[in-house]
Amino acid sequence: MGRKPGCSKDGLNKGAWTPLEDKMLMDYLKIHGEGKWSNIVKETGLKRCGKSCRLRWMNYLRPNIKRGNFSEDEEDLIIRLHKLLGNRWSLIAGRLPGRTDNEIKNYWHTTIAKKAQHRQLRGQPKVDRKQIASGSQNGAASNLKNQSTIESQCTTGMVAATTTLQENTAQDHQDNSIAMAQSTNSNLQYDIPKTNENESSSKGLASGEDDNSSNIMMYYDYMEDFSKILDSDFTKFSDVHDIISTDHHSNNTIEVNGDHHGVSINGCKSRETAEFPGKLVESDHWSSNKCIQADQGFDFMSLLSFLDSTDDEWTADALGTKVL
DNA sequence: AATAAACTCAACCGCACGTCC
DNA sequence: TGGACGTGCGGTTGAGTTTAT
Repeated sequence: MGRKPGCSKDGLNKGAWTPLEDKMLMDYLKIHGEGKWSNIVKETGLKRCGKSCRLRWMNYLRPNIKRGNFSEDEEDLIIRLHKLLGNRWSLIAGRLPGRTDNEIKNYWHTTIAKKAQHRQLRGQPKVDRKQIASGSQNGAASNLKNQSTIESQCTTGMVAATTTLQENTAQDHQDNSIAMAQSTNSNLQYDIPKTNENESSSKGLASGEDDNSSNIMMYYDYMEDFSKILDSDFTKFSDVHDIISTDHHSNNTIEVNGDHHGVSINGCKSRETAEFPGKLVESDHWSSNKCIQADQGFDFMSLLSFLDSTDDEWTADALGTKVL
């Protein structure tokens, strides 16, 4: 169902916005509020398409937009969220108040990816911001391919967070469960059919994904479920019973049960076979001793800390899952 | 000081998806 | 049911700015 480009009409301005245009847009939005972007053109005479108006508002004019450099905390969060979500900038932006998806996307491509590149050139397994800060920056534009590779590797990190929906028969509720696999056993293999380019593209993958990450991304849909968690209000998880201790399974399990949203993360014991929709996935090994205890309470940062606590990158090789 | 190269980021483009008729 | 429309998203572009030579 093809659509004509919304901004292809003749007579509409393009390019940088003028202060007058900004004022017209803001005046309109003050009265009418957001939405109905296409009406703006008709009702204000502003020579911009609705899409362009929305973008200008969302990325620039909206109140509470934080401008200026990203703090270290913000950068940390972006890196870890990107590790989880890949290039889903709007989701990432949702966790960074005052930042727009566009801004984060730009920041990622210009700054963080470069740092990652620099890090790799130095053979460092982990981000060491202090070293990076003191280091020189390489010309990213002339190394776009390299940069793409680095980004791909960063994105590959989300493989570890590849999640899947399963019927959770073990739980009282009919929560969906997400099995989150991780392993440090590099001997493990995975055997996942290739996805085609369109699939990858439609799932929001960065261009230049290597085969491994593309393959694994066939499970990307399951990330939706994890995304639901990210969309949740994590402050609500602070309640004691929102977190289930892993004691009754094993040290290898992280289990988060959020009644509010019907979503849980359910790890598996070593050598356990988890049933995924339409597939069986055997988890040969799960990294051990990586769990969040119930009595620690839970918030979003805890989850990120947990994710960050794993050694080195979560690569596809490290996932250790095999479709049976 | 000139200018070429590198970098930044606002804006554009195309696509997907939901809603309405 | 299917096409038109509105909106949102991720990828890309290119003008303006900064830095290096």
